[in-house]
Amino acid sequence: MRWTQAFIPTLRDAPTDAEAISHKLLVRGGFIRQLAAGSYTILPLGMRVRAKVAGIIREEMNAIGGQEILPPTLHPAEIWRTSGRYELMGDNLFKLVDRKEADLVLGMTEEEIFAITASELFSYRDLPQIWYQMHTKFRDEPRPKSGLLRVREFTMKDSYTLDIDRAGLDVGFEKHREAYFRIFRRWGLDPVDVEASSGAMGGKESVEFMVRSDAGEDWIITCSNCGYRANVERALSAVAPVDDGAGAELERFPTPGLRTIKALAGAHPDVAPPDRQIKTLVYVLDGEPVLLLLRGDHDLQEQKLQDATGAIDIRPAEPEEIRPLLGADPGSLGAVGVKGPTVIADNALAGRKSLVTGANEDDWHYSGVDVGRDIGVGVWAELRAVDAGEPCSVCANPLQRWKGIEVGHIFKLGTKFSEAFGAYVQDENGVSHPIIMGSYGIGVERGMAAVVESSYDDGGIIWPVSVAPYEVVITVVRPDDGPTMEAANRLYDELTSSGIEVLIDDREERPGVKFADSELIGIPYRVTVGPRGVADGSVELTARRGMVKSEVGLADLVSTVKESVESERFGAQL
RNA sequence: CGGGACGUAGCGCAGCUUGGUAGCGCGCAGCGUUCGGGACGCUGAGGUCGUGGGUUCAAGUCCCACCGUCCCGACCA
Repeated sequence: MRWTQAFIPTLRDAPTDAEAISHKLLVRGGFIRQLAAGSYTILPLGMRVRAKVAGIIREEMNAIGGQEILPPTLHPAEIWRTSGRYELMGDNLFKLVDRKEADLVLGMTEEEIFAITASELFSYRDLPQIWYQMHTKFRDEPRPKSGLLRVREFTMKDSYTLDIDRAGLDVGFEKHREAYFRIFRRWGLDPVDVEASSGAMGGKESVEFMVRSDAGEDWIITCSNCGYRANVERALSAVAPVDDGAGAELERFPTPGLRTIKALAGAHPDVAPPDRQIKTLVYVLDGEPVLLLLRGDHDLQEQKLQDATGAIDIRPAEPEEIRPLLGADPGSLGAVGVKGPTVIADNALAGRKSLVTGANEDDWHYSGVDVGRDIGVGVWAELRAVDAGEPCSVCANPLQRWKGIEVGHIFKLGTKFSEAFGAYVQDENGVSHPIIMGSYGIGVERGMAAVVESSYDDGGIIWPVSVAPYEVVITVVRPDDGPTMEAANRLYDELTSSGIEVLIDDREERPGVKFADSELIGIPYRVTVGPRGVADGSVELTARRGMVKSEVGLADLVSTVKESVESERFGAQL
């Protein structure tokens, strides 16, 4: 491609209020333009990267036996009602009405369609299957942000495994885990697979692929000793036991003005250190108020609450809701003697006694609380947020915590969708079974952004050859100089005909501009052709990563470049 | 949805406090000089000041409403 004929609108100024570096660099480099919140036009350079990112996904999906289909994105709302996800997905689902007043939705994922398609299978002999699709998904995100990392319309590769039994599902799941590692490494990423919460997707077991980055929105807990790794939404840690002594009688005592765990601990250091208090939170789950109990020095992890209760809509109760319910304001709340709302207690409170908690009367607390004796706990659950430094639940080593970008998520779905849509097969004994499904997603544009987040320098993006929009850029220092332009054209033809993707910068610009642009858009190799070098038969070859420069003879250039590019084209190996 | 900020030329911004002829840098077009690390001179094109209403002799500027975008919190590839 000749730069003078290409549409590469680079900018010197980046959006200043945007946070994510990938957003700034992709905009400045002319890869994308924002149309609205969470909506982007992908420009020619961006399309070339996207095609390679998607191509690697296809290669690896096909390598594990995946077959691609193309389901529609516009769905009758009916099928989402059938699966129950019409309500479950809430406002995140785009809903519309057609001219016949029929309800439609725009797909967020395609479990329904794949289950319907799978209902054409009748025999265990047809299984296992791996089917996938890669196109547009719509999500009415409450808050699109960070450029391509979180948008409302994006391309997702989602695949689905269909199996007769759990063992088959496990095989398909592990095939995907390995394929995903290969895909992300070929993109140039260093992914970590972590235990995750399945959230609204349903299913039991799920694993997320995380790339370490400050632009990430997830917190990951890892143990450097035993390798334990999990999203904070699910992570566990060991809780050091607290000595509660022999136990005591329940007793009310005045606590004027003491409304926080910290204040109470400060005023009564012997009776009420934070780990001897009960933190009482009031939440509203699908419209029903509940009391949540945690150890005083522990914090709630809301996703764990959702996983434990299956509630769809979760929010903290407002003070105006709390007072009529319990008779006191936050700061003096407790669950002792509470009858109405369900009490959900964190496992760390099990068996604890001689604790302090609010008495549901402003400025009064109880001491001597024995959880088993004094509180009617309805549900015991894992609710506590794990923090860095806590001991690993496996090996007791202090845990680390870091931020990551979720580039992929794989789920063991089970039979929810196959049962809903009648996707059953008969086993060798003629008995019908619902097909066991797994579902596996990769965000294509998010993947592009993740590559940028993990590969850039002061000059701009550094694309790995495997996903670069062009493999080589020829920077013609003086396109107006006859011999120079001729030499550059010759190299362009030779490189192109040997199968290398070349962009030739033939613009009448000053060299500094062209150097800066080539670095900004991140082409892995630059060949600088100028009168000075051409006169003595050489050009300069620069590797974008590290800006490593070398002089190469004109005669050797093609073979040298070819060797480097071809060795990196596949991307990093597993 | 809650909280905060911002909408002025393609991009980045000033002007608003104190109402009175719409500005700067980059980019863009033409000519010339330059050109192996974001050149310079001259000339020029380009604006419903987010939208609607109000106050006023007069609104980019003051008031109200709406729309949009970004950032911080609850969702996900």
